[in-house]
Amino acid sequence: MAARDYGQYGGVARSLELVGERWALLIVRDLLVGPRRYSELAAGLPRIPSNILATRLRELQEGGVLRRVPHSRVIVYELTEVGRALEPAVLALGAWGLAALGAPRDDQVATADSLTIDLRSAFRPAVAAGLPPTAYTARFGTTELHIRVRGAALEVERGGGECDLAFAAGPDIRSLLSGELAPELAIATGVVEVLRGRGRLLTRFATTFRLVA
Amino acid sequence: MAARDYGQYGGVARSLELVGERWALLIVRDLLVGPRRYSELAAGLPRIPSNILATRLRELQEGGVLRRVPHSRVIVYELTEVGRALEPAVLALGAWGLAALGAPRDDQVATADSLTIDLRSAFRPAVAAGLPPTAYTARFGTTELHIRVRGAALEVERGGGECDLAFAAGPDIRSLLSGELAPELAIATGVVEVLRGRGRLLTRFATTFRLVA
DNA sequence: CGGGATCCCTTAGGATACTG
DNA sequence: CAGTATCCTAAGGGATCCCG
Repeated sequence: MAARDYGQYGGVARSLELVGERWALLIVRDLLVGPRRYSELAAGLPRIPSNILATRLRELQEGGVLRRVPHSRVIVYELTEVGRALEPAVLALGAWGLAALGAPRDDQVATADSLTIDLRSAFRPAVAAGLPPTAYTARFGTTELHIRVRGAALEVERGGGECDLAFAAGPDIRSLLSGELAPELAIATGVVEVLRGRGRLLTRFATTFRLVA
Repeated sequence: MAARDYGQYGGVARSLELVGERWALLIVRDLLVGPRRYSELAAGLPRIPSNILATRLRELQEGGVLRRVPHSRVIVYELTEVGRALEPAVLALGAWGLAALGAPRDDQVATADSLTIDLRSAFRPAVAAGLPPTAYTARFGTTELHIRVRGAALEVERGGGECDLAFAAGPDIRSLLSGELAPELAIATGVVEVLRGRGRLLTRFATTFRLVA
């Protein structure tokens, strides 16, 4: 009835029984950004077979992690309170994975939802709290995100919008966020292209979002 | 070469490729407590087939999460720096799973290592920082742990030792840690049996370690 | 068109036995 | 003790099809 279990009585084992199956935490990741429909989830997880997506949604629902909400004609999946409580764990995993990330291969995609969670994983509230409110528009490949930092609060939304700095970033933005590449150099070498606003704010961006703790 | 991948470029997907395979995070969990030999890992994960354990150890080594250290005749597995960086993620998952834990079934075991991580998941450093140093000896079933809290620091070791309070706890200690059951009632109902020391300290224990944050 | 279900094949996982 | 080897089952993957 529960997913196949580990025969252990403990927190980690229980978590893995509920959300440890393949693809499950990626579904949770996308739902942490907001409620999504089946087809949106499928689009954000291009390689998931549709039967697996359906199976995982059912299992996660039975485990109390998410619920199906019928909205007139369409069905929307959203996290329950229990499911939202996974956020710290998902962000911690995200932060660890970001540090272990190499260069993107060309068979890999970065979706809006995954980028959003990546930003939240790399966000440093304690640092941001000491900085003035700032809005960025960031374009990664074809997806554009509107990022607003107000004190220790972060909001990320799809699409552009009013901002203090708009930039387009290539994959090497990793080196900017890891501190290997100075912001001025990132601009000079074309890793980051300033589209609008004050390029100096890229320094603030790079201290607000950072890999490795 | 890497584990089968998700076709996504992002922190969470990368983490899951490295430590998302079945059993992998339970191995990491036990190694977070300390270096372990193959047979110790096998004993702590009673249901893992030995070929799977061997496969996981190899994959985790290739992923840079752990290393094999030959010690004269025996081989010891220990986490690398990268592997130890998984601690926040494992503890976050542990805390979430603890909150989702029901009563133990009799086909489930609780090992010393899993109990140790559970305690670390439930530990509240901010609360502990305001309390005097305290040492506990806790017996869960047949395993005994020596727990020392000094300010915001926690140490958990196998076995007993000098302590301010020694107690034996049944599975229902869950309700104590979740706040459903008052410490006095836990003692009165036999959920917790005080073996030595001041039973009043159980209240301190229950505020130092707590489910749900 | 959204939300799946079915089919078939490949691969990983599980149980057990065995070896340097 | 620290793993391989083998065999079998069950889960994942990919394509296609279906139904309201």
